[in-house]
Amino acid sequence: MNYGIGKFSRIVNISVDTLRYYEKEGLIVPKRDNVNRRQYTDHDVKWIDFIKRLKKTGMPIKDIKKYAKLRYRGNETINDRLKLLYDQRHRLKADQVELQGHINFLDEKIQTYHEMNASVEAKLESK
Amino acid sequence: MNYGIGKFSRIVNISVDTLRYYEKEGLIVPKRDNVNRRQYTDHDVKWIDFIKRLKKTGMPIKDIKKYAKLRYRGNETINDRLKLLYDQRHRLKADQVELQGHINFLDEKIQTYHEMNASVEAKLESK
DNA sequence: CCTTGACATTGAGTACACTCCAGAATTTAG
DNA sequence: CTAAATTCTGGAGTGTACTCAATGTCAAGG
Repeated sequence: MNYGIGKFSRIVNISVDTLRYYEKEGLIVPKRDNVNRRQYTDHDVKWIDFIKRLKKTGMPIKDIKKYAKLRYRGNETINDRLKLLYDQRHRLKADQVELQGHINFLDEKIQTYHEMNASVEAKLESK
Repeated sequence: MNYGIGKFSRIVNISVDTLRYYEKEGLIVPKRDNVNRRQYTDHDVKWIDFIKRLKKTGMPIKDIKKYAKLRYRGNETINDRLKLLYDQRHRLKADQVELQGHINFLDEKIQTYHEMNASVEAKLESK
């Protein structure tokens, strides 16, 4: 099944402008019909979902682009793509540790504020 | 102890331009000396460290600004500041869940690619 | 057949968080 | 005392990821 950019936009929930921007960046390059209109496929739906996911993991467009280039080159690039995924996984694991550190930091700060509040109340009490 | 912007910049490892930008945004507003030069204090060092931490947790400047405004208003605003910290902690907890989801997603994709590789090798084997 | 709507391209504009630059004043080192 | 360094302000420029506007082409519905 083929979709024009408008319909595809509604399916994947990305604006037509963004889709054209992604194309300019080489993330997704649909075929064109006889009058030069973009023809997206169901395959493209899956691909966009993957892109959306990579984006959510915080991967910048230029890295997704690298992945896209490899993908458009075919199956011989699977190991290169695997490496990119491993790298990203590695980053996310690091993010996870950092994130826990940030939560701990906030917890400490919150604790400090609670103690400040308690001491203010203690002063009021003693009046 | 007081520091000029250059020295302070070296202490907190933030460029003088960024410090002036932070001041314009109201994050940190140092006193000025008799010839209008910024005078940062040790207290400011601690405050900047806190800002850096909040930034690392992904808090946008305008939210840090809210926090800074409350802080400059004094101790009466501790509960408001506590709320901001709780909100941010809440976001980070949500990020944590999302992050795990992303890692799982990558793991699945990596798994898929490994299987593709295995099947390619199986084909080569059978030749 | 003609209007409406979807699509095309190019280029400009936006938000965020810096980053850099020009021109002036003041401070410090030699 | 002079030259170099530091700081000041205002404003322009950068990169990322869109987002919007202007202008033009094509196709299907009434």
